[in-house]
Amino acid sequence: MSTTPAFKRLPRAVREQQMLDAAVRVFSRRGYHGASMDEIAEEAGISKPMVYAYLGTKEELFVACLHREGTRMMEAIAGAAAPDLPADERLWRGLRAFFGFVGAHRDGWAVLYRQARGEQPFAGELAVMRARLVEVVAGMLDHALRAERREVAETELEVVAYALVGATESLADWLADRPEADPEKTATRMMNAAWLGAGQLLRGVTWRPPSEQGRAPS
Amino acid sequence: MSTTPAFKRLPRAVREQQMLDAAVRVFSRRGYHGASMDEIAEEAGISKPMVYAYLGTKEELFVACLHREGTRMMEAIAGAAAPDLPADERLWRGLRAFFGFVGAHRDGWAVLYRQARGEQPFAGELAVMRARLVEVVAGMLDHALRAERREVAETELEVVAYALVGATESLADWLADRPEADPEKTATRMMNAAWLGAGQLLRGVTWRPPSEQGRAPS
DNA sequence: GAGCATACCTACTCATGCGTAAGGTTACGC
DNA sequence: GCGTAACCTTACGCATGAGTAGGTATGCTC
Repeated sequence: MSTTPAFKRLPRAVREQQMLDAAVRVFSRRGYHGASMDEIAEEAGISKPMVYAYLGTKEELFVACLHREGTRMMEAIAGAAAPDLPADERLWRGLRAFFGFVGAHRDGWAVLYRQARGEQPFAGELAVMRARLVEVVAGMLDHALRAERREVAETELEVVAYALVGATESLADWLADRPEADPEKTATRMMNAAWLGAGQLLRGVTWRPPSEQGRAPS
Repeated sequence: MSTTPAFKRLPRAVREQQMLDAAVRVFSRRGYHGASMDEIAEEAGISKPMVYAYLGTKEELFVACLHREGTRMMEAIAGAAAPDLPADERLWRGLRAFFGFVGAHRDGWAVLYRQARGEQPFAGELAVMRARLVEVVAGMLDHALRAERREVAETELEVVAYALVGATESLADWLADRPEADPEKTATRMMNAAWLGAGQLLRGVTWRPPSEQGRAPS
């Protein structure tokens, strides 16, 4: 009897990963508040105090999930989009990596973005990651601009980058909700919608509101 | 003393609106879970059982907020973008109305979108509104296509519309977080980023991934 | 000015779920 | 073989906040 332990004893590092895996799954299907620490512990095949001992409080646990998934995602993107490529190539590779990642980690994505957005304690945490993404995209645009000897105010760049990131996230949601959808195809569509628009902007083509075409607004 | 009631007695319809106003404010700054019914009642200058008597449970209350704010927003947009205008004009007016609304109801927006997104019970509710928006945008694009005698698969349209809506929401967040930002200017920027991209698509210009330009991928 | 409906309140019950105290069990060094 | 440290458990305390029971004041109608 003494040789058949009911539960395996595992080193800390392994258990931590199991817990994080379980937490991501549970947070993903229940939401942050809907998830209970008991359920996460059960999903991980472990008891609750262990979770507290290793990963801390519920909030800290969620942040840990956020960090792990976020880091993985950023690495996937950064690894694909080498900085010495031309801007459109970089954007394309970045998008492909991004949608590939979301397609492969649909529940991770749900945790990462949909949940964290609304909840105050994590909005800041997420904003940092998001800001890094925006910065990367804005950097690409800026690089392309310099190549064409053009100047654009920094705010303008930021706004375009923001719109691009938002459109991409939106399509990521679209993808995450459709198990049959193809990440590669989605990336192509996004590239079409985004780059052609941004490309026009880069060439100085600008659309103006009708009211400016003659008189001042009342 | 009997002629100085500590609290005014008001007709139901008025109190309901006060409660909804209060609820929107509190949900907006605390989030759905962070908000307590006690705080909402206090903010409305009323006691908790009244809220239950008039608007029902917390979940029902939130849905009521969602509906009111959502309806107002859709009306603002629909009222501005008359269906007999050309597509770019409609899009522009719709965007201007939208950003104007968000700028004027920053907390309503926070309730409406940022919160509802993550929480399971409301995601469906929100998806309906969002779907209506996407439908409207897709309708615009389709209309413009027919005018140019072009055909595009329905899925393609939906995806482009989805990206457009996503980019717009993203800029709305950007706007909501920056009290000094000008809604009108934001709308112009969005129009630039969105329409020039979509406009190219409409003319049949298409970007293709590099690997398709010669050989099949391995 | 009696009666009745509606607006409104104070003060409670009760479930949920986070976080912990105190105690078993296994491996490993010596 | 025996201590010690790490792993892991069961069983609980406790705060929070949703929702309610039951009672009071006010205005309206005849």
